[in-house]
Amino acid sequence: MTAPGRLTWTDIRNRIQSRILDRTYAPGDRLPRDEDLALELGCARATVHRAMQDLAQSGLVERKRKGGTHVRAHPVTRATFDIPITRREVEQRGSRYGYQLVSRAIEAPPPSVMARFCIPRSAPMLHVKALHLADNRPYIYEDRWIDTGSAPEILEIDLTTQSANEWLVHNKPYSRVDVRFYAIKAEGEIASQLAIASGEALLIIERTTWIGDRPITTVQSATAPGYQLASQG
Amino acid sequence: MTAPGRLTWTDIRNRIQSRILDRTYAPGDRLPRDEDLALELGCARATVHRAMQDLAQSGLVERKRKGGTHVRAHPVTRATFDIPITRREVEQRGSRYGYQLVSRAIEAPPPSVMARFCIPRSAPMLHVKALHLADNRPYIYEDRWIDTGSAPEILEIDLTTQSANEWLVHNKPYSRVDVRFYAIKAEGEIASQLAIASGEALLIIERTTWIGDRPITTVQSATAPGYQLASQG
DNA sequence: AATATTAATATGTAGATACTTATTTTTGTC
DNA sequence: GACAAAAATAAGTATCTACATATTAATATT
Repeated sequence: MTAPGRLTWTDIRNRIQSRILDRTYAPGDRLPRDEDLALELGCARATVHRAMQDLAQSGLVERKRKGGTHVRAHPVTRATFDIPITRREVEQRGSRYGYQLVSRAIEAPPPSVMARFCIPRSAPMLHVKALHLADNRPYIYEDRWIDTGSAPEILEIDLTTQSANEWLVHNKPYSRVDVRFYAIKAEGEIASQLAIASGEALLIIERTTWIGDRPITTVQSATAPGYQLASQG
Repeated sequence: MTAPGRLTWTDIRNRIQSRILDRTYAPGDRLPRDEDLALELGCARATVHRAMQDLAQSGLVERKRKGGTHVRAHPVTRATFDIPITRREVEQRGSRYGYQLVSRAIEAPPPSVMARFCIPRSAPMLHVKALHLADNRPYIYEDRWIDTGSAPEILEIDLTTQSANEWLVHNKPYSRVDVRFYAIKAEGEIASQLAIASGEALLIIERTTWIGDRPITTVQSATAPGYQLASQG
């Protein structure tokens, strides 16, 4: 916005944010009404609203109808992570992508898997294990369960040539996802598939997706040692 | 919105999202102009704009001036994580919070720390190691560096009673943060401080914050075995 | 033909207005 | 004093208008 005197919503956001940063508005404080801020800063209420929307989004303030806007009393660090398709991730690192199907079976999911879906009982599901490679070296080993009720087409797909990861992400958009991170010691199958020593520390990315309240898939991705996941700008 | 016929921006977003989910608009496709969608769906362009803003935010579509709106060709899983102050995290789990300062020194940061700040050289910084406890058991062991140029007040704080984590989050808001996750094998100091066996797999949360382009602090938090980090909503 | 200039276009932004809704505060009643 | 009804309030939403800006496409110029 090169417009001469006019203030943009980012200007307004920055000014309000500065006041929060310099504790003009301290944690827990109530901010002036949008309308008053607009008057004071010389812009329209809509512009303050847009700025506040952004500040609320980033977790700095909390807004409530009638309650007004408050600086969050207990600030949190909010970070966003993008997890691309594994193939793209590998290619964007400048490596050559490879893929191997390890196993494919239809079987009853164990309780741990049903818990991830938050369902008490379940019909048999498609259980797929596969290895993603970067420059011929193991990169991610994934252990995936797919609800064939939600995604029956997957049964017709040749998973030796196309990863379930890729097929699902292109053909089964989800409406809700749960992502969690934790660390495990490499052992047994995971260690051997990733071709590493038992006992290595691995970052696990666990993702579960639903469409509405129907489970689609849950996957436990064991990343190769040294893997890092960084937040978006 | 109980308003009879009127469509809200969430209605519009849901309808557009459905079309993306059912591949009316497939990955890579260009969507109709906001104005045309508004006309078709029976609302104002501003309402479509608000809906699109949300879809772009969640990573489902990409928008460009003149270029129009496209369904993201390579969908990503986008997840948001809130990392609260450790004390609050512990208390919200229903545990009793404890804290111990392990060491405090002013020293030159190693290259790895300067790299996190993306700076080539650096004056000595405050180096603090501390242990957070939940029900008297080690919960997180943090290894932190603080730029005393950005936060000189920290030098006056008694870090044996108040954690740097807490003081900083309440007194040094940042304008930019980088968060990354990875796994390491517990060894030496980390293992002994967390009171676990060497070789355990630990999830590391590494956070670096700046105000403008001035470094504030960088911290490597080693979480106790079994720690999980879950995405928001 | 290559390049610079100009026009067309779709989204982005600012402002005004009117109305909606969740929530708190006040008021009135028992 | 307790509790329910009514009023007040502040953010949320929808719409219109006008203009800004980035990009692509078309056109003119060399």
